Amino acid sequence: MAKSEPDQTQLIPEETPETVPVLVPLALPAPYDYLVPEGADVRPGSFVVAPLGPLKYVAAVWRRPEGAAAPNIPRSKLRALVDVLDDVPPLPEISLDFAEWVADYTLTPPGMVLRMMMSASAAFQPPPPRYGVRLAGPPPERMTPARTRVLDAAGNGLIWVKSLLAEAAGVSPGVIDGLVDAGTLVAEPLPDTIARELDPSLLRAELSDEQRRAAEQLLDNTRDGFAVSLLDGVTGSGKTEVYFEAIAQALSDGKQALVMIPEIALTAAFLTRCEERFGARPAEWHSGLTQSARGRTWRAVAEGKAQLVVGARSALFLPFPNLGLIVVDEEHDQAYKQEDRVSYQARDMAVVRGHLGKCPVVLSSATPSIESLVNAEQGRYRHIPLRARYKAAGLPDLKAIDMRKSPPERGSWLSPVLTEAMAETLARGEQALLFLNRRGYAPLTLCRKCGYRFECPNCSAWMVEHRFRHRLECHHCGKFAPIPDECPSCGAEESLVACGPGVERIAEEVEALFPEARRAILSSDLTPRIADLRETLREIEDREVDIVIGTQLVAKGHHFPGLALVGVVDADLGLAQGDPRAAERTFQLLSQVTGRAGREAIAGRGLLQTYMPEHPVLQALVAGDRDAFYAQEIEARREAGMPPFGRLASLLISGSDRAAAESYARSLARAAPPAETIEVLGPAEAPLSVVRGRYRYRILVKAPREADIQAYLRLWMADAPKARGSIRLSIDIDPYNFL
DNA sequence: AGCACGCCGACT
DNA sequence: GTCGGCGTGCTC
Repeated sequence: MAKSEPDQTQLIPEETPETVPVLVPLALPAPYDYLVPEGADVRPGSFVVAPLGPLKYVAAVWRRPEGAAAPNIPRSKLRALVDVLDDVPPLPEISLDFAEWVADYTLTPPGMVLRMMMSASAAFQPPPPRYGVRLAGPPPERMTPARTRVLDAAGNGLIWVKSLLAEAAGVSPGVIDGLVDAGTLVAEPLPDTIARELDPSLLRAELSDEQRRAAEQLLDNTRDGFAVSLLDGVTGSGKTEVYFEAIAQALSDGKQALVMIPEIALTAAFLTRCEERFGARPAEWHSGLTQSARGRTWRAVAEGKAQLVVGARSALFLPFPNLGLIVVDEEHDQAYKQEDRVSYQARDMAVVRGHLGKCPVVLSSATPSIESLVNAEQGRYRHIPLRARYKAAGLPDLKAIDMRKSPPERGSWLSPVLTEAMAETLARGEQALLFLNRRGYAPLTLCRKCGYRFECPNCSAWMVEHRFRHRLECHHCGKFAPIPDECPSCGAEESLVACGPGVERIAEEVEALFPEARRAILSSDLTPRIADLRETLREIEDREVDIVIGTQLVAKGHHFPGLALVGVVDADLGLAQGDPRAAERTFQLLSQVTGRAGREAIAGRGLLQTYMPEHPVLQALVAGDRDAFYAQEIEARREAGMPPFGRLASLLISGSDRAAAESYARSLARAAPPAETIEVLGPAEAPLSVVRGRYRYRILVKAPREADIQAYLRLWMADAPKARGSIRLSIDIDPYNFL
């Protein structure tokens, strides 16, 4: 209700204060009602400060479902809002729709979804004034070359952001501070940054005939309202250039656009690419940003000022008031699945967001997810294939190395077939990449004398040796310990042996084989800083490295122009697990990593070390017959009733007491309502049976596609015993992790 | 999520 | 008899 006119107030002197539902960003089951202070103007989406018990929370005014009954709580319990945050842009209506939808679908309290949407605390405080420096005083008494460069750079008299001035002058930030102390530069508040407008038509790439056709189809499909396009193009076919056309279209229409990418380490390169194409840097969103940067971006999005946002999966929950396009790049990537707190699949939620907001969605991949490909085949998505590699680069020639026939020497991991190919590659002055998706030196260390194995005390997992850091690490809980000299069990000295390879061990083998070659290891634990990673990537690009040894970090969208050979050290690694997506994931990962070989002028090849060359995944890779793989995998999913032909939900029960966790899991399973088409499997001990000292049991719910699995789970949970004590129950709709 | 209240074991 | 451990429940 708006503010009343004075005469009306006189007519109704005892007017009851307005109440509004308010969603607090906590795990509460529903919004709470509050009194609106007199004179305050709120509407759904407004941010307010709500008192709750002894505390105050920034919360969002919500809305009552149509025709919902008045709140059933005594008026005397209602408290008044403490504040209305008028200068925070309100959540757009669409964000309320989306939050409710996601909460319903994922069985999460709506407040937790709101919490995700608000994960930029700085946006809710008045933005702190930002200071820059301006040349205003006399030159300092002591001049230095660095200071001269700063004075030259700042000579135009404009206000500079400190870090940018340091960069422009090629000096460290300390020099700037020194000049401020000397009084030569003065600190002044920065004027509100007026973001440069993106220019949709700035630098359009030359598109091939096929790309132009694809772009036309894409634009045709994105022109009005919701539609999903699956842009399905081999590595190097120029998918990005094609969807840039759709972004240009959205920008020309005055709408906002969002590009989601799976790996934040790659955002910088992608931002630069956007900048070249559209003339201004897009807004960026991921967990690596500072609090204040998050706050500024959040506000810019909510105010409609951020035209193009590039971000990780959480960018989907930004408050876009005017979203006109969502692109999900590398849509098959598992990184789109979030497991902690609210568990959601961002690719699927992007489609939902597009549907609710009547905005088109583009899914882009060289190896689409089975889910998306089936949707395309069944006509729900428009399939836009791109089959030709740009600049006529051929696809790499892939061969399997049968490790039973060409085994490596004892104690080594590279087959002579592979090392020979590497030698040839190096002799031609080209680069080679060895891929092994396993961090560290060796996955298991044991005592040769007594058989003792180093296991994590908190998890049912081996401690992985990291030789560079000289310690044993658990990859599940982060525990680490130094590598002892003697066996902790029998006391034998020099009896410990490393079993199996990790990237560090492969690097060691490469060093022994090719001592002259320049090597680089790419592994998330060895290059934890994004800046270091970027530097390593640059060195590889500039051919300062001959052999790259890497984990899946190397598979993700980086372009190495000199790379001629990719060797997959263990092509079987991902196939062993009892995971319904194991084959799909391995196919995607190996396609992606071998696709790094041979672009532009160089003919590429890939060698896959395997003990089961007859496996369909390897057969399809070697034959270059991706269609055969997909056809077979889709059929297997259909027969097994697995996604997308069926629905799954996973219930993970964990507790610090094994017996209590197991008995709760059993009682939960017993409480499952009978249903004709829905199966409840388990409980079973989780494959990773202990993590961080908590014992884990799993229940899997399997339902046909048309079943309402959420309704079933809600019915079940309403009557099920509640998790008590240390026991936790977490529900994951559409699970991707079965450990 | 945070906090108060409540019930049990270890101490003064 | 009291202090304090944490398990349970409430907050509009």
